[in-house]
Amino acid sequence: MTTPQRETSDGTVGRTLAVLDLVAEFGRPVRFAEILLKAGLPKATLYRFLQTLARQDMLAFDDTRQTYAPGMRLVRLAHSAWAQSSLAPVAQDVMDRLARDIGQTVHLAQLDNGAVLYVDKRNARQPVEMFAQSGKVGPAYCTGVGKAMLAHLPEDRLAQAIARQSFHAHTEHTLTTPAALRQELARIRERGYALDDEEHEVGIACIAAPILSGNGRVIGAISVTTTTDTTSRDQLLALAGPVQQAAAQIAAAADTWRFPEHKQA
Amino acid sequence: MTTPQRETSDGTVGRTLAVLDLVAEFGRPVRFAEILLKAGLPKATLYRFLQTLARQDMLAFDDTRQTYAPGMRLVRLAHSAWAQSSLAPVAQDVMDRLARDIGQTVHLAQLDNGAVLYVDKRNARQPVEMFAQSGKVGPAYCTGVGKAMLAHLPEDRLAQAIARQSFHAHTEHTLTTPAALRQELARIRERGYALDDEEHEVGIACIAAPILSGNGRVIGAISVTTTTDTTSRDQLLALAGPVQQAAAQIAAAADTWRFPEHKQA
DNA sequence: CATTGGGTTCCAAATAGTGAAACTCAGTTT
DNA sequence: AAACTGAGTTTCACTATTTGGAACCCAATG
Repeated sequence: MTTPQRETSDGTVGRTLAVLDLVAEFGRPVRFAEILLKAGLPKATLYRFLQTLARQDMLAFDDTRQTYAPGMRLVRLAHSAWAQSSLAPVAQDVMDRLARDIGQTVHLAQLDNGAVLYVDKRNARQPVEMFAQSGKVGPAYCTGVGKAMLAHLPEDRLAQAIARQSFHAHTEHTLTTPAALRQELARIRERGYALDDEEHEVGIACIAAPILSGNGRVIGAISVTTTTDTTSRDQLLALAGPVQQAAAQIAAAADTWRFPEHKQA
Repeated sequence: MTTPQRETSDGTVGRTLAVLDLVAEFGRPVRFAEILLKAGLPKATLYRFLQTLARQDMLAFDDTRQTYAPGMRLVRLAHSAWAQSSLAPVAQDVMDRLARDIGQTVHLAQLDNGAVLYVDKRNARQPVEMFAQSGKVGPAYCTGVGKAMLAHLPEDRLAQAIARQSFHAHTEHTLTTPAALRQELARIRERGYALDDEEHEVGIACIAAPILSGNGRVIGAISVTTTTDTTSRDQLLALAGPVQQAAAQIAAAADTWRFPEHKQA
C-alpha cells in the first residue's frame, strides 16, 4: 500500500487532511480504533482531528454506530472543483460527440498524485451514474488513460508516479515492473495512443490518448472502453484516430479556455 | 444536541477550511486580493492558508494567472462522501423507476446548512450531467425539495435554517418573508408534499416529498420538475402519489441500509 | 522616477497544538 | 460481584507552531 506522503510539512492542517484522506480510503464508515491503527498518530491527537473534521462537516459521524465517513461538505466543494478545475466542462461537447459517434463507453481522466482520477464519463447506453464514476480513482500503471498520461510526464514526475504504483497483477497481462512499464510508455509515446489489453480486468480492453496542452504538458487523457467479446483488437485499434482527434480537440478547447490571453484592449 | 454552528472556532483547521469555502463560493478562479477582501483575515495569514491549501491540492493555483480555484483532491474525496454518506446510492433504484415511470426530471436532495444540496438527478431524456448537478446547492425557501425538508425540521433547527435564507424574490410567486414561509410549511406538513409553483424560476414548477427516517427526522427530499407550458397544475398534482410513494420507499431503504441491526445471532 | 498596490517574506510574541497518561464506561471474564 | 479489558474521552504542562504587523519586492502605472 502507498503511504500517501503528501507534504507532512503543512502543520496541523496537513495532518488533519491526511486523516480525512485516510477515512475516505476505507470506502466505508469506520470506527475510531480502526483509523487509529492506520493513522500512526497518538490517540489524543487523532481524536481531536476527527472531532474537528466532524464539526466541520468534512466527516460525518454516525452517533449510533460510532463511525466516521466523509461528509457532505465535500460534495458541495467538489461541485465547485469539478466545474472550475477539471477538464470535464471544457470537454463536454467532445465527449458527447465521441460517445455518440462510437457508441461505446468513454472516460475522461486526469492524473492525481500518481493515480488516475476519472472526471467524466459517457456510458454506451445508459442513464446517469454521477459521482458513481466522477471522482473515482484507479491505478495508472494498468489502465489506458493512466499509461497515456504517464507516457508524457517529465522524468522527475514520472519517477515519483512510478514509485507510487502498486504493480499488483490484476490479470496475467498486467505489467508488473517499472522496467516493463517504462518500455511500454516509450512505445505509447511513439504511437501516440495507449492500449489497455485486459491489463486491469479480464475481458475489458481500451484505447486511450493523452490530452496535451499547448506547452506540451499532459493535462488529462480520454479513452474508449470495450469488451473483448464484442470488439476485436482490430476494431479497437481502428478507434485510435477518433480518440486521438477527440483528445486534440479537448486540448485545443482547454488552451483557449484557460488562456484567453486576448484581454481586450 | 450539538451546536451546528460551524464558525471559525476550530482553530487553524477551521479557519483554513473557511477560506476553502470562500474560494469555492466565488464559482470562478480568484486572485489573492479578492479573497483578502472577503476573508477578513490579515494578509499574511490568508497567504499562508492559501499556500497550505494549494500544496495540499485542496486548491489549485494557476501560476500564469495567479488565481486559486478548488482543487481536484476534493473531487476524489467527494466521490467517497457521495457513495457513503449521501442518500444517492440507496435511492438509486427508486430514482430510476420514478424517472422512467413519470418521464420527467427527478431530483434527490439533502439539507446542508440551511441550503438544498442536490445529490442526484435523473433527466427527462438526456445524456449525463454529472457533478454539473450533483453537489450543486440551491435555496431552500423557494424550491420544492427545500420546503419539503424545512417543513419537517424540529423548531430549533428550523429557526436556524430560516435565519440563513436570503428570501430574495426570484419571481413574483416567491415567498419573501419568514412568516409566509412558515405558513406554507404548515400546509406542506398537512398535505405531505410541497409545491414549487414558479417560486424559483418562471415557467418551472415542481412537486416534492420529504424523506423521513424511521425516527421521524428528515433525511432528504425527492422532487419531480416540470415546465408550466407542458404540464398543467392538475397534471402536476397527480404526481403527488408517485412522488410520496417513492419518498417512502427511499426512507425504508435507508432505514434498513443504515441500521441492519439484525447482527446475526 | 516616484508611486501604487498586489504579492511575499520576516520574526518576536503568544497562542494553539501536542500527546502521555489518567479516566470513564460498557461489556467481558474470573 | 469484583476484576479486567479495551474503546473512547478528557486533562494538562510543555513547547512547537501559528500569528500578523510591518517591511519588502517588483511590475505596472502616472
